[in-house]
Amino acid sequence: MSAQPPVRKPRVDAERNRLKLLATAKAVFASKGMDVGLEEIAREAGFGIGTLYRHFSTREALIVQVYRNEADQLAAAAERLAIEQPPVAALRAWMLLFVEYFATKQIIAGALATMVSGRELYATSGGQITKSMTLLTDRAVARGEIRLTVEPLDLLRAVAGVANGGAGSDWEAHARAMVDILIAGLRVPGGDVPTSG
Amino acid sequence: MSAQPPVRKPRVDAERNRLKLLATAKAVFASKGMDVGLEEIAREAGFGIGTLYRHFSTREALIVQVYRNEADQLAAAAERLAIEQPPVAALRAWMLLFVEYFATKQIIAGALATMVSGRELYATSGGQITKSMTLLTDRAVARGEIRLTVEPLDLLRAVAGVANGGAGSDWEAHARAMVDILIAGLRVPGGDVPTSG
DNA sequence: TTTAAATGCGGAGGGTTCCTCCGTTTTCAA
DNA sequence: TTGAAAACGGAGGAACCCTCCGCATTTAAA
Repeated sequence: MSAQPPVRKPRVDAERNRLKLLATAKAVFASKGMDVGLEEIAREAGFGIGTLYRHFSTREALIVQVYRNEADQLAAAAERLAIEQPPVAALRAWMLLFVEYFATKQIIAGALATMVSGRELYATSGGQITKSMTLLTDRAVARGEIRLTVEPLDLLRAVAGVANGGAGSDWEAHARAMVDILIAGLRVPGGDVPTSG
Repeated sequence: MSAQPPVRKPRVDAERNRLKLLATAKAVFASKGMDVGLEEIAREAGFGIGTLYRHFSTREALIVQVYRNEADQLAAAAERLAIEQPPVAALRAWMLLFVEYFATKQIIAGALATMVSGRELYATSGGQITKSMTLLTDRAVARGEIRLTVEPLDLLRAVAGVANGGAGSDWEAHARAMVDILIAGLRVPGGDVPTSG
């Protein structure tokens, strides 16, 4: 039964090159924008375009991997906030953190927005973010502090819409303000936060 | 001084072809999605690609013209609603209408979203929409029924974010729900709608 | 009606990108 | 050491957007 596939140790050069490509891609995306040609990234890393494509079968695959760390960090923050803060505060804090990612790493804005949108290819990273939002909203709903008439992710989509579209210089402030508008809009009419914690 | 440019009557065939291209583009965009090649549109209309480009100097220019009608209709609706309905109700109704445009003509979602986002090229159509939103929100703010901490357009950006990103089948319902979340979030804390309206 | 100028038309092809394919080179394990 | 498995490089296929310019059609004047 067991075909005993001759497991070869993965070649060290390949992994080293993969990491080099990843790092270079991140740097180049940051300095030249998200729409640079992949050939430029490959050249900058010192490889041929073929090598890049063997490691990352498509442009989107590369982007996903480059920003997986960011998604991981957001997910970790969600779990921490869920433990450390009361439900609505945690939700709000995390959404503001999401905005901050748009702000400090403007470059990845497109990538984050796509993760939040319906594209299939971002399923992995997007799944992280979906999970985070669900975790945070579920708590608040369970305590009766908010009522949810949309999917948890829709809240991020709204924020991302503001952050993406804002040509004005104040888009970050507006995105933050949008978080509070959303939170206010979700609060159940009569429900004050129970001070008993 | 006056060079007296010999004004020639514009050729009728050119205008006829322009309209034909516009109609064909609308149909093809609707049936095959917004990312069809322009060559296919030209062929379907019975022209060469060169003709299409003479009339619409760029892909975006074509899209803008195709959906200018839609933007005009939305603008007209805004003025009507502003007259016929109380401020917040008018604002809500118009935003729901905006969602409806996403729903019935899903295809143009991308175009509408782009108008609402910061792209320069959509300035004309986008300007219409900005004006509509400002008209509607200003009234409600003036009456003290809502407080605005974001640009009027940011509300649409939020809705568009939901409508665009929603892969699920219920995205329209969610976008509508988002409108109400936003309205609720904008309402000034103690302020009930004056029934005397 | 004829004629010349102005305008419109068609589609080959230039320039970019994304991605594939396969001969060559490097690494790993026996 | 050596042979096979895995990785590399880059030419080039495919799909687009858009430009260019010789040819066809329309307009206005003779």
